[in-house]
Amino acid sequence: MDFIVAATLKAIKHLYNTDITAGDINLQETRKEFDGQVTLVTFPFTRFSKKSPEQTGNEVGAYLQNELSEVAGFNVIKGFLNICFADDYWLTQLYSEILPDDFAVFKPNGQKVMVEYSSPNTNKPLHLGHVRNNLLGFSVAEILAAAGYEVIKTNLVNDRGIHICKSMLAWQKWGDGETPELSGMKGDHLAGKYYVLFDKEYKLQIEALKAAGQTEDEAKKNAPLIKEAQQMLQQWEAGDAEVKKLWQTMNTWVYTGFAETYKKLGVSFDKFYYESDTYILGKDIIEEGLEKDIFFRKEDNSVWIDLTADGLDEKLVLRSDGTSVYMTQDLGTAQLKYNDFHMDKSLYVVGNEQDYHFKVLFLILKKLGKTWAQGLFHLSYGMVDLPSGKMKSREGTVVDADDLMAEMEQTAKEQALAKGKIDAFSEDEKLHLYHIIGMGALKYFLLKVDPKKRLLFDPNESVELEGHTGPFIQYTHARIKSVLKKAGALEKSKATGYQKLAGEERDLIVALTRFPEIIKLAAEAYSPALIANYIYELAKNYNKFYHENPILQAEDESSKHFKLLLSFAAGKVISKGMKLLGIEVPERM
RNA sequence: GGUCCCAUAGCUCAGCUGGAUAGAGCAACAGAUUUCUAAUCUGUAGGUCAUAGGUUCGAAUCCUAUUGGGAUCACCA
Repeated sequence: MDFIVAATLKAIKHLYNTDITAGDINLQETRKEFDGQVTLVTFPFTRFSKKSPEQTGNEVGAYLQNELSEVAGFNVIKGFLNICFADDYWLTQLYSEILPDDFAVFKPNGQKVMVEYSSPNTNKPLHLGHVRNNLLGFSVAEILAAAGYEVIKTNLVNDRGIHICKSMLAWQKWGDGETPELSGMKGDHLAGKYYVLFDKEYKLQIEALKAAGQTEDEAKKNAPLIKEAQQMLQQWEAGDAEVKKLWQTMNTWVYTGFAETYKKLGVSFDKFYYESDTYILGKDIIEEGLEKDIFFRKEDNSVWIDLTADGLDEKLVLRSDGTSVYMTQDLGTAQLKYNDFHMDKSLYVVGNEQDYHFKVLFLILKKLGKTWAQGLFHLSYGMVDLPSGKMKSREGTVVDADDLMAEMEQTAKEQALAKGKIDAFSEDEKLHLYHIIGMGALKYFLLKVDPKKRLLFDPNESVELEGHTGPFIQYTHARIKSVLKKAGALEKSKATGYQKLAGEERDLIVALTRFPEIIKLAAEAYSPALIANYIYELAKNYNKFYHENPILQAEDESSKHFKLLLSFAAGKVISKGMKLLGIEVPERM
């Protein structure tokens, strides 16, 4: 639509002898109830036209129609100039923009972006909160790649620490040699089982100590189990062979489990970082900060930064015993990542509970003069809550990722069987269909909402498969494929006689032309929700067109071939758009 | 208490840098299948955009305050 902007600038210059910039021009989609496809808001022009909004609109409209062959007509309602483009213009858009293979393919922009997401703890299986994180991270990476970035997907695995020791200790005490092989339990679930068990026994000990007269805080510190876990962590850090061996064994179980979950989720990573490697990093940066007088040392030898001038607090960056805290590690890891890849941008897909941490992290790096810190961004998303409140792994009140995916597939299966349309499918095709529909419903459900909003998930209400959902869009795609299959080969030459568009056809082409712009917006906003909502609108447009316009029984050959090409284009954009969300689309369902 | 985020139909959500009578889906009700997939389509009903001020020709959108919800302010990660 750039040419309309350019022509409007000329019109304003010609009619009112005023120079304005493109930013002063307010173009929007024409609302359905009015004639036209693009609307120019004329209120801002009245300042220098010295005429009513209506009159200004009429003058600009007449000028545009006169100057541009693409403009077939216009109407003015109040301060809104609705511009109608010639059908010929939309046909050209379809044939020379949308249908070619390079539609919505962005050239490489020469920029490199890292997306860190998932970042699980290796003491328990993934839950619904992780699912949101994974889908968001993967989708944003896809969108950025589509927008021309070189993308590196990373996973910073939190594989050490007291929480891991809790699982290890519980297994050692009560596991009786249980393994994934012996129990048939997925490795991550097995580790999680002992994490929960630890917490249960720990709580019993706390209660016992409280009954013996200790305060809550004392009891928490003095419980034998927590002391043992802490001791184990020290042994781990000291490199104790037996502890390391157990750690490695259990982590391997967990990784095998995660790999399976990631595969089902359809997410992947280019590079793994392990906290067991990175937790000692960052001390160089502390030295650097001390030299630059950005950090200061307190009497007890701990190192701090004073951020009160920036409206934040004093923050500890190194413990008095010289060991790292979370911030120390993250400073070091940020530097490590940059050294490894020299990326222009780096996204951290992490929940909004860590907003403050990242604010501080980025600020410190900027204060240290790291120019690359300008490219750091915390992609913060809202928590997933249950009606009963927050999910807590150690209390077992979580919606497990594997269970949830299995339930979604089951729901998809029941629905598909009830519809009775897949009897002719092979068993493999059926299973694949249940998977992509179940996952499509789940992914769409989680991605269609603005990432920063918190999400309420009711496990008792199954995720919808009708209406504004993934399966609705998948269904639209399957329907398009079905028509195309029945029609045989697409022949563009046979469609050229078709010149006059039906309203639904024009609306559909208009919607299709917006795809590249939507990708760009989604990449700038890091928001899969924009893609999700766009594809939904597009699918609705198609379904309307489909209902009102017979395709295979069209009035003549050119009409039929045009409608087939239009269907093909819609199918292509739906499929590409869904791929950006990490959602597969079926050929039939 | 300080800081940050959120508040739109009964429910779940759109609403881009301010623009026309605030839009979808679900749930409710009424319709559409001799015809390309009814996981679809059409219609009815449902709103003081949390509240109060302010800026503007124009505010759900921007500013301020208030209310409600959430997060965070650890020598945990």
